[in-house]
Amino acid sequence: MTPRVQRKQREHEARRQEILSAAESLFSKHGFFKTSMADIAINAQFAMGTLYRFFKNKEDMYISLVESKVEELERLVKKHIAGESTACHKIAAFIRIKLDYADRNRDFFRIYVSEWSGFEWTVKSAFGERVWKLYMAQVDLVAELVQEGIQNGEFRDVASRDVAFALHGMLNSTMYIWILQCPPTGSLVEKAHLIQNIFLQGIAKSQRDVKAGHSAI
Amino acid sequence: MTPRVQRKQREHEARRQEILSAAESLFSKHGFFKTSMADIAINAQFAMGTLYRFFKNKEDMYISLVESKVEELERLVKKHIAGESTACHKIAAFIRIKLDYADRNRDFFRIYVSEWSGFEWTVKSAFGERVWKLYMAQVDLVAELVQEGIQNGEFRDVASRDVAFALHGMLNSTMYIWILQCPPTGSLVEKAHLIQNIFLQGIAKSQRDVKAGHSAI
DNA sequence: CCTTAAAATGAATAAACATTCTATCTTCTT
DNA sequence: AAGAAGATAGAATGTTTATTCATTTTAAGG
Repeated sequence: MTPRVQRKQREHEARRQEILSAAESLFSKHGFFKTSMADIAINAQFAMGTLYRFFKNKEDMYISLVESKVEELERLVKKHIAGESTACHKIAAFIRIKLDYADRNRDFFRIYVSEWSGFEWTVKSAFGERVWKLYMAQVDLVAELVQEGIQNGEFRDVASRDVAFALHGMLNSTMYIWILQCPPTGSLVEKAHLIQNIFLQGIAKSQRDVKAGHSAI
Repeated sequence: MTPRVQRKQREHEARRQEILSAAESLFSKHGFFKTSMADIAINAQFAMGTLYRFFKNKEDMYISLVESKVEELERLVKKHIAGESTACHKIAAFIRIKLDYADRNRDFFRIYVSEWSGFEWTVKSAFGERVWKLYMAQVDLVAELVQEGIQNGEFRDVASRDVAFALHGMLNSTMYIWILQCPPTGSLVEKAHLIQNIFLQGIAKSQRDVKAGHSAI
């Protein structure tokens, strides 16, 4: 590949990113359906037709956006977890990384949270499938960490998958309120300790059992 | 008010419910934007024009639906919590009731979960505001229970509001995976114990502090 | 049974918007 | 510098769909 072609590709990629960046901002503000291609074109400073040279259609653009960010997050998570020793520390790291990433990608996470528990049509569509798999990979990752912790006696014997989902829920809702605040008060990572404590103490080997759960309905 | 008029009102209300019921089923399957008024009309066995005698517009219909169900849930929750003594038991009851209600209102909760962390536009619009307030009332309720528990020594000193959000997140994500399963495996209430245990042990007065949270980023 | 008011109908309307298409402009090659 | 190849533009297209409205149907009261 000639240097000339390389530069072409770089420039193409740069333009693509500019479009995605404009789209991110708009999707995050108005959601998928309330954002029009015309809006995106204006914001990205391209003509409408041009957008279609970069993305097959609106949905493709949306999914590309989500996918690339989720993949980046996944890489980050994996990298940082590798450095920790116990399951406890790994999960704590996971929580920290994810909140920190949300902290630095506010617009994207507004989309992410909507996406996560929102769009039926996405889960169904061929594209959505791709994103869905990435989410599940993250849940599975946590589930495995929990399993690891159970095996070496850090945690009591809980249903690892259910527990992994619960953790994701806690993180999502925590990110959600933070995102809704405008302007944001403080940083999101500050909440990491709270989530870590609740979760890790919540599944730790318990001295006394929690009895409240046994009252009749 | 004459008996005649009363019957009229009853019938009107019944028709309204039929429309809402059709709408619920469709919104839950396809989401707000992918459900057309024509679809709803056909499913409810009314003409399109008729829908507008019951609801100002599509959004009004949607919000009415969510609002009525959330209000029903709120009443249920309050009723059952009143019967419990400790904060611990009250929160356990809250978890149980909510999961049980979701169990029996699958279609609605598919909408509810999307709604909760989904629609920016809803939060902004005048109608959405109404629903949003109901959600917040629920969060506040839990926050107060947590506060109560802190004061009488059941829980350690946590940020009650943040913790309340975390609980809602856990419940939402738990409901979410259950809702996505088709057909649903088992009942959702079965998960109540798990959530109760994680959460209550998670915020309980701890013997040893969880140290994992303190490693550097 | 006839009148009148209310309720229901569904075709017509109009706006929104994703996508396409052709003309125009850049950039590269020779 | 000419012209080919590719990129960009933005107006035009066609579809979808919420909402309206003129008309018909239903039901109540006298």
